Amino acid sequence: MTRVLLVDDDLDLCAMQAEYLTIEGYEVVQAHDGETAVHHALAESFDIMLLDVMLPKLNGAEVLRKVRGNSMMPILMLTAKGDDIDRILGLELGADDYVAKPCTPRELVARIRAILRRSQPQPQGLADHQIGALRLAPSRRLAYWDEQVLDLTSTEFNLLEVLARHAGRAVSKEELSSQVLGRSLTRYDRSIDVHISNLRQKLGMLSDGRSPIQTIRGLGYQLLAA
Amino acid sequence: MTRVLLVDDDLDLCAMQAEYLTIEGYEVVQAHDGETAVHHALAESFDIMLLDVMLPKLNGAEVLRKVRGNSMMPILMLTAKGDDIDRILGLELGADDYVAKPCTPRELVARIRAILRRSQPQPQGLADHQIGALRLAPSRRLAYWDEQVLDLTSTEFNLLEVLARHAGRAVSKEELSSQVLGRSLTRYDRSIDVHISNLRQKLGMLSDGRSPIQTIRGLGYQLLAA
DNA sequence: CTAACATGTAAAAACAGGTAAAAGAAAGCG
DNA sequence: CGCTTTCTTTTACCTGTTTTTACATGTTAG
Repeated sequence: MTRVLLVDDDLDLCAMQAEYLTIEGYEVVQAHDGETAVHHALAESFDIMLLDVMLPKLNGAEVLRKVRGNSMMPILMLTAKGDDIDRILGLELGADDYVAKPCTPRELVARIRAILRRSQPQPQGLADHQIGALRLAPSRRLAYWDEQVLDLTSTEFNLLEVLARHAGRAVSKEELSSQVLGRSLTRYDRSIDVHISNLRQKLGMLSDGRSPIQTIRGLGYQLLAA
Repeated sequence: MTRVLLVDDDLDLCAMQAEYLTIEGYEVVQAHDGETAVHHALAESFDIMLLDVMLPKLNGAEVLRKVRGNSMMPILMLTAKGDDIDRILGLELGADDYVAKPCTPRELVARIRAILRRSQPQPQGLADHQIGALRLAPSRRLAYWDEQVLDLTSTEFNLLEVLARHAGRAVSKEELSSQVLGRSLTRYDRSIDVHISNLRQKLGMLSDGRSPIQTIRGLGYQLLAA
């Protein structure tokens, strides 16, 4: 589970974002002032820190400097506006990225992912797949369409994952059945077809109006590559 | 020669699969318990490891962890059934794929090939073709004529794709049938002819009034090169 | 020239796939 | 436990695709 240290003195906003991040599958610890933040950052292990620039006791830049001195943890700065000065200062001191507040939780999550992807190359089976508007995070078993979390059943997720691993090429129903359902395909088994049908309804359409899952008649299905 | 480390405590099954893999041209080394597996994996160099989850001495997950710590070798897990828990655990620890047992040797080979293909450069099957006014994008399963998307059935697309791969040369009906329909041509089988007929109607004509698909009498068909 | 064969294509028949809905299985809950 | 809810599989019907059939036309060998 990815651990996030969220540092912001705006309690309401902080709680809201923490909640969103939790839903997204992150484990969130909050700190509302600079000293607490530094203390947490050095005492425990986090995968990333989200750091507001304006803070009581120690400001963002100071927190950044202290933490950077002892840890390689990625740090994402939150600045009040598109403030260039803060930004340059932050990057100068070793922040990994910065986001202008206010930002949507979705945007925040996207940025977090980008940083984590950069900083820790993942083993293949776990790596996120991005196929057009579709993103799969097998490690958290979450699927997104246009950054919106999809509400998929377990089987649907597995099915999509197998298709994603072979994106751009056809996968036979035989293989889908054995991979996804753990049994080989029998004569009148329509299960895969039905799951595909349900998946298609949950996924959106491509800009050209086709479904991202194409039928390869007599063979199986194919997820269209980006 | 591709070297495979096959790890399974079922001696009979293991021997059988080893034999099949050998016939397929792989060099197989067997291990029947976790410790031996780890020892082999770290001492020698293999292209891929097939790893059963249930093992004496060290279980699959432990082997996986130890090996992953020191090697980037692809690992294919064999799980008892389509068990999500094993699966997630496996992928979490860095397995590249998993197969539900029991599986046919053929399936196993297919999976091995898929993994090895993934870790190697892109196959050419995904590349776009451009032949005169005709453009094919296999990864998106779209065909264009003069930048207009063609409305082709799945079989028509496949047929066109095979012709495109051999553009400028004749392709026998025999080969078309086996590539496109997945069966060998029988005495009175006119399927390919009919599909060609339909394709010709959907494609336009060349500037000289000929169809881009030419008949090579007594042999098959040919897509005219640009 | 004619018989045997190969191809083009319209139309009929057979089949695979889409999907709503019923039935069955598994998981959550008092 | 039994009840409810959710997920998966089966069933059934419908649609569109593929294959077969049938016949017209063209080609080749003798």
